Amino acid sequence: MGEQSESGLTPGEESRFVEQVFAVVRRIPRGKVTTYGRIARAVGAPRSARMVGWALHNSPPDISDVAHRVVNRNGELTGGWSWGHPAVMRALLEEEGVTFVEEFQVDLARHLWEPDRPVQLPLQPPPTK
DNA sequence: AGTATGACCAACG
DNA sequence: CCGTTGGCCATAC
Repeated sequence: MGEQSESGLTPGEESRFVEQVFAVVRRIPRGKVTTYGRIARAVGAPRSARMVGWALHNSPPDISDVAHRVVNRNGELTGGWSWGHPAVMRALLEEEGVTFVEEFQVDLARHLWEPDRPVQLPLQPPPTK
C-alpha cells in the first residue's frame, strides 16, 4: 500500500492543518477578529502563518461567511482583495461592529480575539503607530 | 526538478 | 518608516 502522496496525506483525509484552521476560524465571535499568526500558533504551527492564508484562499463556502474576521498581525485587511476590494471586507466587519483605526486597518485593541492555544506568553496588540 | 510567488510573521539595519 | 533576509510549505510554471 502504499504510500501516501508526497504531501504525506491520503485523499479524503485532507490535511489536519487545514481542518484545524477552519475549526478555529469558525469559532471567531461576531464583531471580533484574529490574525493569521495566532491561528497558526493555535493549531501548533507557529511559523506557518502563510499556510493559514493559503488555506483561507481555498476556503469552502461555510468558511467564506466568517473569513472576513481574519486579518494580519497589524490588523490590516491584507486579504481584502479576495472580496474584489478591501472595502467589501471592511463593510462586512463594520456591519458586525468592528471599528477601524485606518482605512483598511481594524482596531485590534478593541476587537482582537485570541483562539485557545496550548500555552504561550500573552502577546500585546501592536502599538498604534 | 528548480524557480518564483503567496489572504504571513519576525528580526535586523 | 522602509527595505532586506530568513522561515514556513503548497502551488504554478
